[in-house]
Amino acid sequence: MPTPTLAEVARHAGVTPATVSNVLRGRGRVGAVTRERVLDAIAALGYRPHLPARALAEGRAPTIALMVTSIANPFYPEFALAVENALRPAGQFLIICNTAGDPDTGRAYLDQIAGTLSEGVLVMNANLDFDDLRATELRGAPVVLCMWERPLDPPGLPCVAVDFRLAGELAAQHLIGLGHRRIGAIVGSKAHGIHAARHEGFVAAMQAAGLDAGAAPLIYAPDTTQGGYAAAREMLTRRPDLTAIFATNDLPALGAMQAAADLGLEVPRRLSVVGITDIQLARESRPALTSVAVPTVEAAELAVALLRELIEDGGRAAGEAKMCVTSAPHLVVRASTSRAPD
Amino acid sequence: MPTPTLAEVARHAGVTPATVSNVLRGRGRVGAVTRERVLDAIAALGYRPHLPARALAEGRAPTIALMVTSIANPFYPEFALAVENALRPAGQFLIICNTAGDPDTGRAYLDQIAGTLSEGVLVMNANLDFDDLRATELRGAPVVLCMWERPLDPPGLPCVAVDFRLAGELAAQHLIGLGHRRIGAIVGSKAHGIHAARHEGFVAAMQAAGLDAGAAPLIYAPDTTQGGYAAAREMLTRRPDLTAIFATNDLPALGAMQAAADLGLEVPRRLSVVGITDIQLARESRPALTSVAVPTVEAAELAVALLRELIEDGGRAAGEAKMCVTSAPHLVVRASTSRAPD
DNA sequence: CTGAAAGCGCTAACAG
DNA sequence: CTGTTAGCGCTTTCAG
Repeated sequence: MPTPTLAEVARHAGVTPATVSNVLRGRGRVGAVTRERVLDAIAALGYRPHLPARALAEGRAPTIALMVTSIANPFYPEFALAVENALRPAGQFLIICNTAGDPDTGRAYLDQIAGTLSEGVLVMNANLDFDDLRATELRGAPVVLCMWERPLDPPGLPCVAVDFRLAGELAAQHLIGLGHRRIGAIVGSKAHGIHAARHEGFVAAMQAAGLDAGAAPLIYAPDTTQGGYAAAREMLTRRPDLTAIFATNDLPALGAMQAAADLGLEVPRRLSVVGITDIQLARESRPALTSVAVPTVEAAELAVALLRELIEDGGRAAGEAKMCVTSAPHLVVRASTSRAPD
Repeated sequence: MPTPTLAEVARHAGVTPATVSNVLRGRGRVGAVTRERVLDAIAALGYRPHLPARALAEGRAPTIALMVTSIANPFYPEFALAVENALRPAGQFLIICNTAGDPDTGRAYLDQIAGTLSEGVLVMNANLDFDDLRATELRGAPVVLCMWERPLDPPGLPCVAVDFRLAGELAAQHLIGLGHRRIGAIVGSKAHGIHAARHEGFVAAMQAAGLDAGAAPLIYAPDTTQGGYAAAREMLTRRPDLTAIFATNDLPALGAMQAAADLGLEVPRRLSVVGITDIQLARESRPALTSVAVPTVEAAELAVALLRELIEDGGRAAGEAKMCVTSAPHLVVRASTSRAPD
């Protein structure tokens, strides 16, 4: 018999639905013996609350939506796992929305579930229209950007910021400290794109070291292994004198290592490579990738906490666009970097 | 103003809620001009249906649950993406449930959402208790196992089967065809575990070629890169005469390649390595991994289709445990395998 | 401490 | 063709 209703449990226990509800949620005092009888009935019938009904009655929603370009991008699953772990204690569930980088798909998701099925929306770099996000907020479904890249430059939406400029700086300083002078940069997405802050940090560190960052080769490439591969291949062919490559993300950095291998340039003896994020793959590649680690789990937890806060707040703080900043990124040295050859 | 209700739209259009509902879902004939007015009101107010309310009234649920051990395992995201793509046209959403391989966590999920929030459950290898799954079915929430390993040996639950035995055979035949005779096997999970069929196929091919599969070194290892690394390291140290390694999954195969690199054994010149599944990483590793590709997207689509069928059927076919079989796995030769050294 | 009653937003007969 | 009516399963005042 497919799942009994609250009313059936009540009948079985000889009480009214209201009492069962009270027992279930610990509200309104209930006598000890009545409670026992109710609990027995619940156990005997195998009662389980009907989440949509509860959602309707409470005016809340039992899920949170996570918007990503594609869950198949190796960084997102780690983040999604952390989000789900943070959600579970509160009895909420995670809906994955793959936008494929298409703003229309993103908007369709927001229209369908934000505020109805999902109580709030977590946004990873999913190429969404900020106006759509603001509209979503106004309709009463809080939105949090999960990895804003520039703590000093708030986006006008609630967000968790990671100091990616610092990440770029750390990566560059590491290479410079190893004696590298001729360093190429592979920057994910186009100029002024999502990785601009990382590149700024790189440039700043170069300049601080008295190096001419303007003269350093720079290629904007898709934020994928293949993108990094192609970029590095081109760059290293044109500039065989480079001793190091800085990539704004781990996937392109891994691609760059492959390109080096295919060109017969040994990493790290002949060429050092450094990335940003420190995804699982960075640990597992050979040579293992040196990378600036970003606090993924912390960001996920902050994002969920912030979202929850906005939800509790019930929209009073709408428009305030509170920002949390994670702890700082830090360098993880592995085997893909070493002292510059003479 | 946070999302209007159907009733407000109706008032705005000067009709009753029922009419708006009819317009929305194309049921019950509605006059052209009334329809116009209703559509105008919907657009003007920015109406969006409230999914939980609809679910409650229809007695259906707007989501499907996907149970996995951890979405951070590199194979699952590819599958999850395919599932979500298959779900979207029907207006359903995907809830990710990470069980961490813990049957209790899995049961908790099933208890909470199967049949309430989720209309059905898709199960990847998540270490769930089959009794829990059958109980879930009986409560009216169809369950489909997404990657059953043995088409000839039905699990007693609806499933999509992939001929993994054949996959193991193809992998072995490939190595044998290249002249390899001393081949080590790394099998994910323990004896009689989830990868048993793959190993059987391997053994069968060995025997068919007149090789003594019993003498071939065999290590059961965790189904991870690290597991494959450790296993291969041990195996190659003990048996430096091996010329090839067969792994029942790509992650351990990649780990084996790393172990070979660390031991100074060049792949594929000195050691060939083959895996199963053909995940994205297989393409991206260096050398790129030869692997027996499994039809992931097809499996996802079949699983969704089967689940939908069971849902439409409304439980009449409960207990029938229908099985779909995907098209056959096929070998993808890349750079990690070559002729056996003399 | 427990029950009665109203309503969350939507759908689905059934009348008119 | 459109309106009326009655729920879906649960929560939540408000009385008793």
